[in-house]
Amino acid sequence: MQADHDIPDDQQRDGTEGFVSSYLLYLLAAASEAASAQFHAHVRKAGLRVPEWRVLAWLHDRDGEMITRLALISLIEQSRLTKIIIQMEERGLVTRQGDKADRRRVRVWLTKSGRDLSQQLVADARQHETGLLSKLEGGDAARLKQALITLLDVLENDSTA
Amino acid sequence: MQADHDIPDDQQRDGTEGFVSSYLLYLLAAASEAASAQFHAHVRKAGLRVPEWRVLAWLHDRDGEMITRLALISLIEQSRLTKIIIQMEERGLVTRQGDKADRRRVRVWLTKSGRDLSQQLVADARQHETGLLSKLEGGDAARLKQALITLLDVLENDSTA
DNA sequence: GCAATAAGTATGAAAATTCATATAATTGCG
DNA sequence: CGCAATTATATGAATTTTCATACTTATTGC
Repeated sequence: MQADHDIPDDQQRDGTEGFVSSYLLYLLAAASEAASAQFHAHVRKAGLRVPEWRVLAWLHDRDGEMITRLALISLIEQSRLTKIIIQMEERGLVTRQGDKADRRRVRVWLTKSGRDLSQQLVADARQHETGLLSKLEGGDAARLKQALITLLDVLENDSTA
Repeated sequence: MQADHDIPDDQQRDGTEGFVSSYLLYLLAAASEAASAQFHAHVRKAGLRVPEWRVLAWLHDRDGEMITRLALISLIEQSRLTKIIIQMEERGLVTRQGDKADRRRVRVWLTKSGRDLSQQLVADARQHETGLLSKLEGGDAARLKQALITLLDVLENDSTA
């Protein structure tokens, strides 16, 4: 088995067989990566790291979120988010406020400048998404989204997950 | 607008509105993350980091791949992959061999122990995937995969991507 | 056949992320 | 009430990852 170390032909087909190329977790990761590459480059040009953009986007939808939930939603580990929020505060994008009702909690609010930036980027994201979806045929776009939502749903309410 | 910093109700709906919760790039990232969490934990228990598992999985399908392509497929930046491969070599999972026809290239081959491990993990992954897909109704699973493949396809052969 | 350019990999310093844990506040309950 | 368990965030050291670039080998155009 490969004892003689044959050199594979690099010009050949690009993964239309084998395990990986049709493995759901791989397809999800690869699709996520590929779909995001362009917009993430835009985000970096705007001077933000991807996690920072995620925070701004979420606060755009719902300002004053607490750290733990923001971390969960933004797919960022908690202690990292704490550091990121502190940096964003130093840059004047957000402010942190202790929650009066539960003083363990820290709530994060957009500043004026943070809100301006988030609105700009959300607009950009919407436009980019429209372009992306327009490349899919007919109902494919809607079906894809629906399938992802269903998957997320199944994963959330699942004891064995 | 939030001028008085009202405290949001944390018990309320979980993102069924707003921009983020139906944004394609978010759905992809969140679904990928959520779907992978369980299996990635398994990978770590087996003593591997996720990128190492990806390398093993790909070599399982096609041994003797070169660094650059392995990096592309495994969603790992090249210089990082070089380091990972060196570590995997030290652990006896793979060997590196200069390509005789093009001496710039380095090809990576599974060792016996690497092959054993990759086969075990691929079997585990198949089983895990089956469990996951079985939670989706009827043709949903196949449709989701097909949609992802289509999306990847569109992204690959796209000048504006 | 010789520059010049490109392709493939490696390297080291800088930046980031993770991990374990500390600190502080709240909740549950006997 | 009082104490144990739980929740929320922060912190620092260790590890990972990135970034720019060096280095080597191939390819291309004259």
